[in-house]
Amino acid sequence: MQFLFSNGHAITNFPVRLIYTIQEHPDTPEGILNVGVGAPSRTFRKAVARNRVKRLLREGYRLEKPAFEKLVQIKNKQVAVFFLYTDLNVLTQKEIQAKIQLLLAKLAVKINAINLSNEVTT
RNA sequence: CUACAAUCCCGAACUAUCGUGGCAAGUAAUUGCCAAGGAAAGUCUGGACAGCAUAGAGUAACCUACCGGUGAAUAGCCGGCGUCUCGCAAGAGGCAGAGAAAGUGCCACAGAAAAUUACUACCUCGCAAGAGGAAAAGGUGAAAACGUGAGGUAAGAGCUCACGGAUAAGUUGAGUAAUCAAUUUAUAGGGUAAACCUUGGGUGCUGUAAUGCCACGUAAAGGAACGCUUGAGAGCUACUCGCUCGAGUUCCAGGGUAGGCAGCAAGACUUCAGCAGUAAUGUUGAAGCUAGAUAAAUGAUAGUUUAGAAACAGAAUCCGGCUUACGAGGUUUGUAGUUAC
RNA sequence: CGGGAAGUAGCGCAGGCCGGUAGCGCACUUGGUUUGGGACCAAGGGGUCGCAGGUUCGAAUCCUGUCUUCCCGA
Repeated sequence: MQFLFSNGHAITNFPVRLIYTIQEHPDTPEGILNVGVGAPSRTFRKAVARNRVKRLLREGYRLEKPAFEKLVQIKNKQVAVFFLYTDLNVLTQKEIQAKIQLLLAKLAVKINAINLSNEVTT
C-alpha cells in the first residue's frame, strides 16, 4: 500500500482517480493483479455512504475485469491498482462503469507502451 | 374531512444471470447452508468477562437521596404516596422528592429596613431640640416577621381568647411502607443547598488494541544523571502516615518488529402457546440455531407482486436500559379549522 | 475503544469560577480633515449568547439533556 501511494502514477477521469504501479512479474505465487477501492472519510462522513461508493467502484471494476486481466497475463506484469472517489455527489452505476472502462483502456495503452520501449532498449 | 402534536405497529417479498464474507462436505473441480438495525448511531448509564491490586488508619474525591415491587444490575421499568402546573370538573403531565431550627455566604434596582428593621405616621415625657415605647396603618419590592374578629392598652403587639392555616414532636387508628385521618403539646425561625456545606447510603483501578500462547527480529552495544544498606527507586492505584520490596532506575540519540492462533459467537438467546401477577416481570412446555470481518463482507442488471418501496441509517467483545434521527400506510388520543345535521 | 475542548455582532476573541449593566479589536454607516484617496479624529448602528427544558424574583453565567465542530491517546 505504502509503495503504491508513494511511487504510483495517477490517471483521473473525474470523479474517479486511478493510482497504479507496473512491475515485472516476480515469479511468486502472489497474484498478478492487486486491486483496491477507497472512499475518503473526509468527504463521506457516514459509513453508509462510504460503503455505497466502494460497492459501486467494485462492481464497476468487476464488469470490466476479464479483458484487462487477460492483457496483464499476456504481458507478464504485476500490476497494482487503486480506485479513489473524489467527489461528494455519487453517480449511478452505469456512469461509474463507463468511467472505469475509459481509465482501464488508458492504462492498457500505457502497459503496451512500456513493453514496446523495453523491447527497443534491449 | 383537513392540518399539527404525541403514541404504538411495520421497516417489502419473489424469480433469473453475474459477484462478495463465513461455515460444512470433498484430494480437487465444485456443491450446499447462513449473512446487519430499530435504532447497528450517540457513548449517557448498569452489568458480564479479563488483567492488576487486595496488613491497616485517616483525609480527600465522586455517585446517590419519598415508599414498595421487579430484575444479574442501574440514574432503568412497574405500582403507590406527596407536591407543582393546566383544567369548571373528570382527568392529564412534570418533579435533582433528605436538611435553611448546625454554621458561613448572597439577595441587583427600588425601599427606612433584605433579617433581631424603623422613614412617614402613632403614644408618653419635653416650650423646643430630643429621649423612650411600639410594630397596627402607608408606600417600595419577587420577597417585609401567620390570617380574620374580639378583648386589652398611653399607643400598640399571639400580649390574651375564638376560629382557621403552617412547622416540629408525641399518642391512637388505617396501611407492608412512604403516608393519611383524629388528637395533645410546643413554636413563630423570609428566600436560596441545580451557593459553600451538613446528614444517611454507596464506590479498588484499568479496559477485548483487555488478556493468554506461538513465530520472527535487533544493540545484552553507545552517551548523560542519580544510586548500591549513609537507600536511587518501586508497590499498597488521589494524598498523608505506616508497612513491604529493593540494586538498579530515569532520560537522550539510535536499532528491531508491526505476523498468526485463542479471546470470538448457544446466549440474563429467539419465536409461539399456557399459567401467576393491577403491572413491570416471572415461570412451564414446544420448536429453532440466527453475522463474525481485520482496510473490514450483502451489490449490479432485468422482470413480477403491491396503493407505495421512497426515510434515518452499516455489526467490530457481548447483553439490559436511556437519548437522539426517521418515509409511506395504519392504530389510539389531543388541539385547531371547515362542512352538514 | 477511550479521553478532552469549543459554540457570544460580518470575522477573531473577552465576560462565565463569584447570577442582576453584554464588551474589545478589525470590518460597516455618518461627519470632519485632504485638491482627491489612504491613514487619523469624532459620533453611531448591529448580537437576546448553538438548541430545548429546569432551578431562581431574575440565567450568556448554575444544572440536565441534545445538536454541531475540533483536538488528543492506543
